[in-house]
Formats: sequence, C-alpha cells, structure tokens
Amino acid sequence: MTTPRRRATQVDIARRLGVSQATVSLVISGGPASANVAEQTRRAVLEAAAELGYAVNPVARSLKGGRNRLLGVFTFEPVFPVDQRDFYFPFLLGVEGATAEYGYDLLLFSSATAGDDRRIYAGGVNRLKLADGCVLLGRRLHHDDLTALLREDFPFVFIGRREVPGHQLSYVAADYVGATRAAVQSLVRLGHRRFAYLKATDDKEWLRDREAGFWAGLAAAGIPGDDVVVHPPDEDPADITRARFEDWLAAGITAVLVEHSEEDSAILAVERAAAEAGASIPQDCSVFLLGDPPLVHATARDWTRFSIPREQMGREAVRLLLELLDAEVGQHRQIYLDCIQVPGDSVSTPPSTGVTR
Amino acid sequence: MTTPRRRATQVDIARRLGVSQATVSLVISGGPASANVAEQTRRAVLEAAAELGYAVNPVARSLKGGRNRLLGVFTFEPVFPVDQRDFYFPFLLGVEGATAEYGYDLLLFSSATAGDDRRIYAGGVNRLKLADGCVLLGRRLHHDDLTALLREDFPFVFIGRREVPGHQLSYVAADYVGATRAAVQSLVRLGHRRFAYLKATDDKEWLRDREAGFWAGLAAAGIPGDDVVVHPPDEDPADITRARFEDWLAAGITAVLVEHSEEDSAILAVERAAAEAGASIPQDCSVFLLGDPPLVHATARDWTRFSIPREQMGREAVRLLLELLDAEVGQHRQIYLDCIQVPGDSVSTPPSTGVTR
DNA sequence: CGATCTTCTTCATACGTATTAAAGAGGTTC
DNA sequence: GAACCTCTTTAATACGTATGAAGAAGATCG
Repeated sequence: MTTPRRRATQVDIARRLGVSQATVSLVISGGPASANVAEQTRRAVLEAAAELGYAVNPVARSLKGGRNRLLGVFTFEPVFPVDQRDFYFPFLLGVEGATAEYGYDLLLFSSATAGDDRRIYAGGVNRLKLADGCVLLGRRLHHDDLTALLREDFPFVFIGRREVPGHQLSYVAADYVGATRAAVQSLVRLGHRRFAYLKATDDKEWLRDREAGFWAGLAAAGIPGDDVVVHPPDEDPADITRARFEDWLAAGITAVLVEHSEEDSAILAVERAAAEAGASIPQDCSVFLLGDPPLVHATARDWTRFSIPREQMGREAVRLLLELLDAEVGQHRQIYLDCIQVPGDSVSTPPSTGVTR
Repeated sequence: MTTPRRRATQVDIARRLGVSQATVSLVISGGPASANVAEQTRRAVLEAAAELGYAVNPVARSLKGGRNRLLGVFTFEPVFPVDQRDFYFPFLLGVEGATAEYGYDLLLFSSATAGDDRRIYAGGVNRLKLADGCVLLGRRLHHDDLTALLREDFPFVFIGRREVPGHQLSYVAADYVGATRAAVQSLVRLGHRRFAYLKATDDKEWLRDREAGFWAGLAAAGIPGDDVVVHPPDEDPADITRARFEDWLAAGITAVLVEHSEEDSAILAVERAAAEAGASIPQDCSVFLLGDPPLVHATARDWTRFSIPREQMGREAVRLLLELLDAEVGQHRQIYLDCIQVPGDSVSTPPSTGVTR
C-alpha cells in the first residue's frame, strides 16, 4: 500500500503479455490499422489493459500529433464571471452541449490566469496544444496571441468576428450588420426619419459592424446622412447629458440607437438624460439597443433590442472546429448567425409633433 | 500558405546558433542549473527564441514530468443543468477558481453522456484517467463506478459525503449533522417543544446525516422522542395533505423540519397544506428547511434554512485532490465544512396557544 | 520445392523537453 | 609537462504513444 502512484503504460501491458508495445498501441488506438491484429491477441491486450487499469496518456498522444478527443475553451476573460454570468454562460452551454454530442470532452484553460489578464502564451508556453482544437472567446483579446496561434496553424474558432490583418481566421459571429440594418428598417417602418447613433469609444470589430449596418439601413431607406447625429467618439457615451438629449429632441430626432458598453453605462446614461429632460421613452423618443447588454436586466425597462443567438453560436463553433480538424491546414471559414429582434417597450411610432419630411 | 508551417522548437534555435538542444533547454527552463550557462550564450538563445516566436510546448514538458496538470470534473448529472443551474454552478465556480490558482487546467467530462445517465466507464474505458485526478459530483451516482475507481486507486474527491461499504474514500461534505442539530437547537431556543420531521423517501447519505442531527438536537435539548412525529418514509412527502397538517397542529406540533426533494415538491406541498388548513407560516407553525433546495427561489417566501457553502466546498475539493496526488496510494481524507443558517421568515416563536409542557 | 502472397507482429523512429553524467577547453599548480 | 580545477557545453537518455517499414511465420500456387 506504500507504492507511489504510477499509471500503467502500454509497455506494462506489453511486458505482461510478452508482446511488443507496438502491438498494444495498435489494439488500443483501435484505428483501421488495428484490423490486422489477431483476434486472440487483441482480446488478451484489452483484458490486460482492463486488469491494469490502463488509460491512454493524452499528453503522449498529443505530443505524437494524435487526437485525444479533447476540445479546449479559452476565454480572454474569466470563464465564469460572477457579475456577467448570464453573458458568457449561454456560449459555454452551447459549446458544452455540442462537444458532448460529438463525443468529445471539454478542456477549460483556467491556468493561464494572471490576475484578470489571460494570455494564451503565458510565460512563453502554449497550453492550448493539449487539445485537438480550441474555441476562443472574449472581448479583451491579445492580438499577438492570435497571430502566434495562426503562425502555429493551431486549429481554433473564435466566437465573435475577429480580424487579424494579413491573416485568415475562423469564427462564428452574430450578423450585426444585418441586425442593425433591420433595426433601422423597423424604425423607419414605424415612421422615424431622424436618428441619433450613440457610438462606443473603442474600436472593435462588432462596433464597426453595427455602424456599417446602421449606414446600410439608412441608405436602403433613402435617408440622407445629415438627418443623423452620430455621437462623437471622443466623448464617453456614458456622459450623455440632459442638454445633449434636449438638443436631439430639438433637432427633430425621434429615435436613438445605443451601442452598449461592458457595464451598460451608456444605456443608463441615456435613460437618465431622458428623464432629466422630461422626455419619456418611447412616447417622446424611441430607443433601440444594439445587442444584448450584459446587465440589461438590472433596469426595470424591457428594452427593444436584438438578441444574440449565443447558445447556437457555441454549438456552431464546435461544429466548425471539428470540421477544421479534418480539413487541410489554412482552410478557414466564417459563419454568421442571425440575431433575433426582441420587441421590448422602448420603441414606438414617433410623436406626431415631430418634424416630418 | 500551403506550407504546413511548423512551430519553432528548441532544436530550431539550437541549429540556428550552432549549439546543442540541451543548452537551449537549460536557458529556457531557467532553473538553477541554468546558472552555469555563459552569459553570452544565454543572451543569444533568448534572442533567437524571441525572433523565432518560440514557445515552450507544455505537452512535451508534462510528458517528461509524468503529470498532466489536468484536473477532471465528472458529474453524474449534466454539468450545466438549465433548470438547476444555481445548484451546481457554485460548486463548479469553486472548483474552477481553485484549479486556476494552483495552475492546473480543468477537464469537463461531457462525453460520458448517454441520455441522462452518465457513466464513468463508458465502453469499459475510464476516461477520467485523462486527468491527474478528478472531482466527482452528483446525486444519482453509480456505486459500481465508484468501487471500480477505488480498485484502480485513481485519485478522486467526491463533493458530498459518500459511503462505499468496505472502502475508504475522500470527500468534502457539508456538516449536515451539525447544521440540523443547530436548527433544532435554535427552534428549541425560540420555545418550540414538539416537532414534525418530514423525511424524504429514499436512502441517501445526506438524508441519514440530517436525521441523525435531528435526533442529536432533540437529545441535547432533553426532548423525548414521543413528542415528535416523523413522517413515515413509505409515503411520498409531496403527498402531505391538509388533513395531516391539521393532525400535526392538533397534536401540539409547532415546528416542522422539511427535507427537500430534487424538485422541491415536499416544500411546496407543506406550503399548500398549511394554506388549506388555514394556518399561516410562521405564526401558527414554523417551518425549517433542511438545506438549500435548488428551486427554492421560485416561491415568494424566504424560507428559514441552512445554506451549503458550495463554492468553498468546490475549492476544498480541489485542495484535497492535489494533496492526494502527492500522497501515497490509499490515503483518504474526509473534510466537513460548516453550513450557514439563513434566518428567513418561516420561523418564529411558537403560538402561545400551543400546548406547553 | 521455391516463389509469392497473407496474416500477424515487431523494429525503429519521431514527437519536444529535461536532466545527468561526461566531455572538452582553458587555466593553474607543482 | 603531467595532474588537477573550473567553466561551459554536449551526448545520451527518458517520458508514452503512433506508425511506416520490415520481418517472420504460414498458406497457396505454379
């Protein structure tokens, strides 16, 4: 009982049976090559394996370059954020579900944590390689991590659109362009003609996409750009004041499209500014949220917005990743999934006193 | 783009500098042994490493070391149950947090799913061995899986007390005996003398523990057993009727301790029966929940209960597991953590009209 | 009976790193 | 100039698995 713990290896099995390690490997890995192992030998090996409690060493297998039916999940933010739980959880749910269906196991890369900052190459080490492939997730990514991964040709799929100049990469994204265009269209259909667009200050793929969708929607409706106010990006959207809101109303703006920040500050600021200006939402001004803000449930209002098909994105990411594993190196694909409009109660027809053209 | 670009290895660095791989390793791994590498060589190696974008391959490193730095999590029910999310989630949170702190990664065994029934030995193979050790979790476990694990001396820690006759095993459990005893004591302190104890029908470790704590609490308070009604275990506790509840009141019972089932049916039944009997909780009858029922938040009432330190249990499980990894085979430990009483509003002093002794 | 084919098994090696013993270079000492 | 040191580098090996090439029997055929 005092023996130190050691796992049984193929060599142990081989020695016990008086065969070679190669034979054991053939039986264990079970591939098509194992067809030419005598039935008797195969049975003996399997029996001995069971007896010794043998299990494949995934490390050795991946070193060799084999598969170990492991899919990794790496998030650039904590996997289980307590405050934003509802934001990341559905992605994870989808990933886990699909992974299970395909008979894979899931590897959560927790170790890379250095404070809140997560790096793939922490300390010059790339843990990801333990898995056959990896799903990446998170907003605050490190671009050099991505480029390094790409250089290694490691198979991965990002959840969310990501661009790395000079490289192709695979991702599963929500169709923000289409969703924002649809948002504009549905506002136009209600009679709105003059809009304010409240941008976020940073420059991210998804923000650019939504703005692109905004302009596309305007163009489709034949609305000229000068009927539109775009909040200057050098000013924090959380600083929307009563004065600015009144300016908008005075300019005949009847609908505001709001980009959200990570802490929903922009939305809350708009709500506050409207209240201070004595304007009620949606009677005096409609508000359309661009996306599925993490903490939106904290406010009483049921905002009109579009919702991201998160669980489905997780599932698709796994499907795409598995496809990639069997594809040639450098084959990348991008998948877009439709968002779902959530009616909510922050949008209505414009007030009849509004300026119409 | 068609060249399958390989990642840089120590050999690549070595070749470029005309030194040996061993030298590179000495520099890279940086341990005390690297002290005797000439400063000039060291600098050259580091420079070349940076230039080639070298990153240590942790797979190779762990192969050498024998350990994966992987901890597994196996649950006998779905890891991410949608309806009971809040029950399992905190355990997972604790496990993940502690795992990360110790620099390990987490392996979620999703693949073992066969419908709702999860088995460790799917197809005769023990997937768990992919990890260095494993945290087990869940109520509907398979005892033969456990005994098989024990036979193999595979290091694992159960979350929750589990007994396997003739075996020692490691677990981290909530101290249900103590918590239930404390519950009785606090009821006694409020003046209650006659109790009903509503058991669950099945026979599980945690149910036995709570009942043991109940009797211990009574004994400590000097209350004879015949002042107590224990709901017969052959009757489903969800079938508590108005009639039975009235019986209790008539017998002078002023407090009910309720064991919960997985779907909270017992609690809801008690609430309904009380309402039908025209008795209000807690004025006419106090109700103490034994534990942290999964769906308890679905009811409006804030039940008096004790709460299980789930996140902490998850953390402790990981700590214990790591301890086990370095221990000799067959060393098992059990850890009990205190529960926390949640005051709630379903317990008060007994009605003065009650029978007093 | 030698040649060719089957069927099964083994050899040898690769994967990338860490480590230990040993080798080599250069210097000092007697 | 041989013996001894110190400082630095290297050869060799181990870790556990997978796999293409080669080997060893036995069967089949000409």
